Amino acid sequence: MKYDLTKKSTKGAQRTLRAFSDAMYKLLAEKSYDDISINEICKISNFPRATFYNYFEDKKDLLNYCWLLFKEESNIEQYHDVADENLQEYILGQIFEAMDQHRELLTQLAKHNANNSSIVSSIYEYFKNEAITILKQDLKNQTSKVPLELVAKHYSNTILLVLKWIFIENHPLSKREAMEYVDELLGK
Amino acid sequence: MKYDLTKKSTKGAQRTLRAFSDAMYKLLAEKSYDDISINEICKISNFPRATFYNYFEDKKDLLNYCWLLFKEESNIEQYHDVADENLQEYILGQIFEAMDQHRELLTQLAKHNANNSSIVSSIYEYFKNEAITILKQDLKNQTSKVPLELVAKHYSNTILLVLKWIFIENHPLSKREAMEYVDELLGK
DNA sequence: TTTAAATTTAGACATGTGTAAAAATGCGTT
DNA sequence: AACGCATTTTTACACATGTCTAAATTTAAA
Repeated sequence: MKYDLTKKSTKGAQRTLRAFSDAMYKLLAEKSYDDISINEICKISNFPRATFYNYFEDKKDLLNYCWLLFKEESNIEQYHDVADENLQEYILGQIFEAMDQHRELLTQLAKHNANNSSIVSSIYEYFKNEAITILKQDLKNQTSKVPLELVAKHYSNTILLVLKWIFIENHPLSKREAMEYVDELLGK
Repeated sequence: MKYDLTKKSTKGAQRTLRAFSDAMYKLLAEKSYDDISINEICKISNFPRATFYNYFEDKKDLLNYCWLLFKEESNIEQYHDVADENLQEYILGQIFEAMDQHRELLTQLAKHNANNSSIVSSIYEYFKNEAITILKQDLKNQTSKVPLELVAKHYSNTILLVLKWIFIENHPLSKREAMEYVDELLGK
């Protein structure tokens, strides 16, 4: 991302960022990710291409920014208040709700993009990395033969596997059922 | 893949396929996947770009063909002779050996490409799908609350997670240790 | 309000991608 | 050797990507 999100941004910059991400969301609901061109994003958002490249490295960079917005709507970053033994459930719950709120978009996304296209793995990877970061903190005290980082990755993989099953591969399940699936897969 | 691999191919076609995949291997050892252009592949292999497009859809398609060659060197497809209870170990063992034989390439690949770039997930996905296909057959008799397809995916995820840890993230382990990691992660 | 600094914009350029159709080449068969 | 066929190569085209520059515009501070 070329634009520095940490510094406080001007109204103009916020408007621009919003226009680009809105355009991306709009196009994602219409066609496959590969068929979306930067020219098209610029046409819809009414900004010249040079402006796009002032903010983003490339198309993928904008996509990632879209997932960031997506995540910021959830409470996943408030995990510090949660008791350790519930952390996995908390993470699953938060991502579940974020995805549930964008169910429409995800359905379209799955429809237009083959299952393992870069876009599907893009959202999968984005949230998986969020989960790994949080879980790695949590596992610090535990002891096991397998390195903790690997365990954190494994838990996150499993959580995202079930969520992908539900929202991308379209097998509707309740949050409770999702948790039961995860627990069974993790042998708990 | 535009070229039909099932039909018996002419010497010329074999030569061409070989030239393209050799060029890809050569370039993968030198630079990041994103920096490899089809023009470059064609220059090295001494074929015009249109010929490339006679055989492959795009750069990713050639990459996938490279993993196919890679897999065909292993015995993974002889899994029918293996007792069911050993199938997981067998799959892990075969992919372990295939990767071990190409350790050099994988090391370079990890060096030039950021960890979750499309190329790393490309090889990950390729072998994961192989594993899923085999394991889905195997699990047919088992009974569980979680759908079998999901279980097969989970097992494959776990196997590939550990192999990626070893060969891509470069934590040298023996085949035996890899198996112990997988067993522990799967709660066995 | 004025002004200097920072950002945005327009357009050009080099490079890359993918398709289509015509021309050339190789290869087995007669 | 000549024919017919499939494959390979050439050529041309339309469009996308990413970088760069100078001019226009916006912003923040005096």
